Amino acid sequence: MSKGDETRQAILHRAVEAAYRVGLAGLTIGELARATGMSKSGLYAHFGAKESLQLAVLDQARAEFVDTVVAPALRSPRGERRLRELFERWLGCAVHQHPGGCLFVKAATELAAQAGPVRDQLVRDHQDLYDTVAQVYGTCVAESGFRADVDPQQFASELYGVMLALHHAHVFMADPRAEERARVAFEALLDASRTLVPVA
Amino acid sequence: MSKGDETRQAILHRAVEAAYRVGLAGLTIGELARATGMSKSGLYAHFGAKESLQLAVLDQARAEFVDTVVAPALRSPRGERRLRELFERWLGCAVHQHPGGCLFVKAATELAAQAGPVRDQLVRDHQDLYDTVAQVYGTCVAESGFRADVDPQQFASELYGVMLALHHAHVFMADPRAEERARVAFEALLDASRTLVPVA
DNA sequence: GCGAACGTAGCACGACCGTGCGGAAATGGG
DNA sequence: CCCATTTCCGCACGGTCGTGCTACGTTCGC
Repeated sequence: MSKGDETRQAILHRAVEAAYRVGLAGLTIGELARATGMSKSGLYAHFGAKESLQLAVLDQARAEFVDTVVAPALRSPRGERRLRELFERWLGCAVHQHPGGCLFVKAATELAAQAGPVRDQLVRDHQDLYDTVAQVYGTCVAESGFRADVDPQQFASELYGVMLALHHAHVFMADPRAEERARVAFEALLDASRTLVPVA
Repeated sequence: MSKGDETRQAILHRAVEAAYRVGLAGLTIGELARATGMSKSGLYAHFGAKESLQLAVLDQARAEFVDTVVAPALRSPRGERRLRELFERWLGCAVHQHPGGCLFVKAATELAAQAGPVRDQLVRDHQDLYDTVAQVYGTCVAESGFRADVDPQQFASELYGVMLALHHAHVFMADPRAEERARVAFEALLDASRTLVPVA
């Protein structure tokens, strides 16, 4: 790896760190230059445009999320164990690894109003995550007796809702019971995904 | 109402409209001046600081939300009917009345990282909403046979998760099935809140 | 009808933004 | 060790931001 790639990597590391704090749109060349000890133009030479920087940051962050959350879960045994592993790692990532908030959630609300390649990439990333959750749910149907008559995408949507509520309560409201509430909601989701019968 | 109050009201109207598009932090004096046809300084004289403007916008938006969503629901008969009315009006507000996204959701993610009076006010507003939902759930326990052994705040948290997932899917992902998914999730939440018995 | 209070505009400020160019400095293959 | 290439910095530009000050026009109580 040449010197250029090396510093580029160092910049990206700091940039992801900063983006978790201030969001993708909140990233500024000046603040990033200060954090890396470089000049604005020197740093700028590595990316050419702010949009390229944002895309690079998004790539890096996605790779890290896949490495620490998705991939280990997919190595767990199929079925409920895998789903639980995914949830636990996701939750740990949101609450402990990045207590200041999730980069993807911030970016999604920031970029909702403004079209462009960054937004397009972020939408694709979210779709990938939805698909992954839906696929893992599929293994639960096959291995753990989960209901086959619910749309896996509906399950993915509801699980994502649980994570968003967690994020909101934890990051914004500073609610100490946020994590516990997310666990309760997750268990309720699992209960509803097994076959139940009303009392009457 | 004097001339000053009149224009102040007109400015606030435009400001709320703009804030629903670009968020609270995204509000700029210049753009607002352009939208109202005033000069920056002329407009500025009405608020004295950007923070005051943001607080005023928040007040106005909260009043509108209470008028169109919360108050009509609280006029409905206690119990499940009231809860459904609240959900339907909330959903209509999120999807049809403000298709560009919810001001409060945007503001919550924007202000999560930075403390201050605006953030404090927004946190209080969210707590009020949680409390309202929890209280309406309470009437469902009394009137509609909902489970008394679940924390109403837990129900509020899960309902808010459904709304956040709706917002995300609708505004950001442009998913046409977002509204339907929210309805399905809401019904599942209601089913789980009645007494159920596992098959085994 | 006059004078004070009010409402609004013009203009300027310092700060920071993203972006570019030209040249100095460091690097690394031969 | 030398020289071509890469890497980085200094400096500057135009633009927008929030914020003030001063002055002009308007409104309205007395």
